[in-house]
Amino acid sequence: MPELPEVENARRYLMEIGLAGRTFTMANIGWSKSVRYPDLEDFVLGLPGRIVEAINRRGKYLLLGLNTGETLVLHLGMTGGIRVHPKTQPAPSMVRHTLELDDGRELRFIDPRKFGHLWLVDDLQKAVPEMGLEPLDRGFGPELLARALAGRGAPIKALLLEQSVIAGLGNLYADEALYLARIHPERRGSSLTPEEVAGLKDGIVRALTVALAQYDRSRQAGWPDPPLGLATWTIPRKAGEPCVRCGTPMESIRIRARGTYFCPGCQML
DNA sequence: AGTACGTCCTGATCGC
DNA sequence: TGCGATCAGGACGTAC
Repeated sequence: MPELPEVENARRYLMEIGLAGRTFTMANIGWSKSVRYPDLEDFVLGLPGRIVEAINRRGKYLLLGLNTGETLVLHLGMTGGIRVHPKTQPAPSMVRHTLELDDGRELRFIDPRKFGHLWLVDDLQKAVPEMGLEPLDRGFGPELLARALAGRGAPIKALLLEQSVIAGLGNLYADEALYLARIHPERRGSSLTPEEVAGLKDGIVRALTVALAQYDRSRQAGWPDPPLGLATWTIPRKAGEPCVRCGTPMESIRIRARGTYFCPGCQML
């Protein structure tokens, strides 16, 4: 599922295929509920003629800065992916929307489960809710993470999934980070020691960095059409499979209705 | 405010 | 072998 590494991979892909400087000429929306702002008519009428000037990311949101000062915001949801292909090239399955460009190509928004969303906003706050720490920023340190977790009694796994606490983690990398830090997912956020918070910060950064490096290699190897997703975590996501670190069978529980995998041998309560 | 849960979706997988 | 039931989860609305 698209989490920070997948969205950042999409951002780098859009940079590398030369989206910057291109003008949108038409928006074809195949599932109207995907457009969150403005209404469908204004979105479709508003996009043509706009030039992409910047390609940024905040958490799991892709931010395409336009020459009008507006931003085209894309969220890939659970199953979303982005491709830029010549219009004449056969489309992959499950393309829900296409945004045509002035150079004969089109941006294809793939989204089998239709959980992805698009916004065209003059003010970013209309699309992007309050975001927490950006884990790949230089300033991301154990003190900030500790402050974000202070006074929180929810399970640490649930807190890692809250975008207002830390931006960009999803179910898979949250499990991966806790595994690397050897922290049980049901530990209360406020119960972590400073040492554990520091370890968790390292686990988060490591999980994301390793995944991103793998995506960078895949883009080079697969140019111009690299794979959309890679399995970049080390936890066996199947109960009973041996932990790669200590051999203990992995355990599966549910936290906030999310499948959560951890090793009861090296992630103690 | 903090916490928890149902809802939206459909391809993949499971079980009889 | 086939087909219906179940599972998967990011973000948001709602409830306590």
